[in-house]
Amino acid sequence: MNKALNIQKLKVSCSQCSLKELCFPRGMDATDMDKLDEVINRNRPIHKNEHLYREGDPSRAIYAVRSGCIKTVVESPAGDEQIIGFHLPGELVGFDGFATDTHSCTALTLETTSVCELPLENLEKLCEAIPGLQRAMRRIMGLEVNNDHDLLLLLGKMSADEKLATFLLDISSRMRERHWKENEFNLAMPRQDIANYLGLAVETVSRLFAQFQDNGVITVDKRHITINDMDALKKITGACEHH
Amino acid sequence: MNKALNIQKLKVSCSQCSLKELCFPRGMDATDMDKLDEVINRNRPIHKNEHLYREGDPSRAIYAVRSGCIKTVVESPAGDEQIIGFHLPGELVGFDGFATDTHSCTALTLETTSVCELPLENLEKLCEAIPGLQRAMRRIMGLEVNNDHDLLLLLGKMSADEKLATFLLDISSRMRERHWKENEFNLAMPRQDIANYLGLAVETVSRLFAQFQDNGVITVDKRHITINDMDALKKITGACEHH
DNA sequence: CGTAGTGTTGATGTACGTCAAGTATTGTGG
DNA sequence: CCACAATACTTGACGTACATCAACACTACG
Repeated sequence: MNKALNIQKLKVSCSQCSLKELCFPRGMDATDMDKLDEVINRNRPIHKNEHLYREGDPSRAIYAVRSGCIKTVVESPAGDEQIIGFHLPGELVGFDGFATDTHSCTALTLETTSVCELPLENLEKLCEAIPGLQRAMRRIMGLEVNNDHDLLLLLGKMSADEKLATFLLDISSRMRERHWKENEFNLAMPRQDIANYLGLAVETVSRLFAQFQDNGVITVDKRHITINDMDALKKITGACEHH
Repeated sequence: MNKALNIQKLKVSCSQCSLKELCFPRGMDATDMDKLDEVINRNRPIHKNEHLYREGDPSRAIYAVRSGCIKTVVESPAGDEQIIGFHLPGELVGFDGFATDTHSCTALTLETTSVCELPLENLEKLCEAIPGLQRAMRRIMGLEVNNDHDLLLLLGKMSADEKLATFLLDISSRMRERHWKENEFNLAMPRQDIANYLGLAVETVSRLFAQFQDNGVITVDKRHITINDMDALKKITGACEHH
């Protein structure tokens, strides 16, 4: 038990966390990092399909994914759900609670996941103490907004194959940011979730995976994806020329 | 010239602006409002179809709409555009520049429009001076995020008629917030822009307006909309019962 | 070794886009 | 004030990208 705690402690300091430059990209020196470190809670890992928070819950913290994967979901009055994001290690979730102090979407794990929790009250004080953090927070929220904009474009204007190609390229570039392989990775989410996220039917996603594989663009083995021809993928998204 | 300046000055103080509780909902007292007032620039009205800023422009300010209407647009690598928001008086635009200090979308007017400009450098200083403003900013960005989430749900999961009904109800409720008529208003945007925003073809939007009118739910006279049966509209969105 | 979760593949249907034509409405220059 | 475009909107006929329905295969797990 004591030993387990030590291991936990060993794993968690922000200043030595391999993800630190992802969580807070800029403007933080070592002493700032230590201050941040003090206010962060690390809880035990969360099991697959458990909720981090639900729509309507009071907003008490933001969360940094350390390992695993989290999806965020909004629900319509009619009762159907739209996945609005998949969150990989080093990414933050919980900004949806800033407007009303109540979460406007639901966050749950796709696999066993561990997160760092930053209680909002501490964060607020800390922001006053560290001007750089203030700006970092704004920047991160801005990224959130930009992400949503990209997804709006995808849902509103793209065809099915453009959607899937864009999705794969997005995952790939986030893998690269994390210094993992950009052309070979495992998808944490089932086809159903990909389909929901892209505004498609599962069958369509399945067929497109098959089609991309037939064309030699990617190799698919269950959830293990290998990108064989990055340029071909980009061409599918229409990124080549204007008109 | 001097006289014009006086008129301008008369019109513009935040503390007597009828929109103040819309721009900054809470946590600001009279003296705070005066401080805010000092850093705001008011420019002359912008003509129809002029750009407030373009994708890629350096982000220097956020803007509050005083009169008129502004649309924000993102562009895909393939070259097509998605309208991501219409902004009515009392609403703010420009948060898309927070992530990279560069605007990630384009803002342009749908009609002659006047805006208040809040330069970011002043705003930043002001935020340190007024803790309430800090929180207000966060809140407003959070609302922005929530808005985007609603649109994601709309684009990803709704049928054409659900989309248009949702759109009309959204406009209606924003009219009410502004203490204008909630069941009778003019749309500032052409059908083409509504269609783009909702991820539909113009013809579909036109047909749906006709259909809603035939069913007696609304009355359409060009861009003048009268909502005759609010409940019927809500029913179309599926807001009645779960399952 | 069943039962449930996940993924694939084929046959069929349909909501909506596309194409085309026509009618207001608005703006522009003589 | 009148041509005249140009823009905005509507309506109908037709096509298609994708959803839906259905059946089946594979893995996991009690």
